[in-house]
Amino acid sequence: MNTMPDRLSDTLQALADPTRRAILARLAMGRATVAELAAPFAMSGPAISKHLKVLERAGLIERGREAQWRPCRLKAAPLREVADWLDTYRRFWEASFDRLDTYLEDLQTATREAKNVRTKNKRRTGGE
Amino acid sequence: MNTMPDRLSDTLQALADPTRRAILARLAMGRATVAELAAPFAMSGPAISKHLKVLERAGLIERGREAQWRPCRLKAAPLREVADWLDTYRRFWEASFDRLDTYLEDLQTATREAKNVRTKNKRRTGGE
DNA sequence: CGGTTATTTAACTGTATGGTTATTTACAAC
DNA sequence: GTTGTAAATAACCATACAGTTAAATAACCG
Repeated sequence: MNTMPDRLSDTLQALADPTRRAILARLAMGRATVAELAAPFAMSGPAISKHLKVLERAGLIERGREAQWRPCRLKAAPLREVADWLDTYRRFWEASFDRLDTYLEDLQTATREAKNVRTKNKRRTGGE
Repeated sequence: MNTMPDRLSDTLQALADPTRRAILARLAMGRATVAELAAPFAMSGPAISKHLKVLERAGLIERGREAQWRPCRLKAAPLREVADWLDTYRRFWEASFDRLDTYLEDLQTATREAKNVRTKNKRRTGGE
């Protein structure tokens, strides 16, 4: 993973941890202190600090500074980037009946191809 | 991360690698052999095999078996799960003007709160 | 200033990850 | 059976990651 051009990987990596997703869910309800964010988890303060650092580095949160407090706030832009990327695959889960037709068609093709193979017709079957 | 109930983490983790995302992009155009999937990358066969294993474990692909071939095919259900989860945050990036208003409001509130702190009113400022 | 609260940083640990080379397994052709 | 191709598995390595405790830093208060 290289640094600048791969925000998507950083975001997805940050989201891949359940603790960090839970932190985002809490921040979706409004900003919160580190202690508040830590409360639901049986883990140490530094562990929470590390999670927040990952989220901050990915641009998913920003950490404020008010006296000794470090209130955190959700930033949604990286989530949008993930959603936009996912949208390039939307046709695959929305055209589910189309996929079934294609599957059956491939099944018939595979049956015919199996016959051809038996007649010594060497062919690479991996391609579309 | 525990096993059964955390498919979302497995999926996001699998997607967090650029090589694996490129593999999915290729499979979006149709199923492909392992060699075809490996072609764009300067990496060894076993490395590709490992990536495919991660994708398979996350349910993002299925690996067929035809003679010595192992044609891979995209499975979109986990992507849909991620998209559905992301949708719970959609209001944050679609109501961007609302967020700006809230930000300005918070700024005024913070200004008033700073005054209160100067008058020795100890208060936790992290909450909403 | 000493004591307290809030949080971060440092150092450490065990496990996972993304890669490698070597080897094995699965299949086809002769 | 031998030889060849396709792919997976085994063993290894360096780095990353998610956690810990100890210590340090930042701020407040009497």
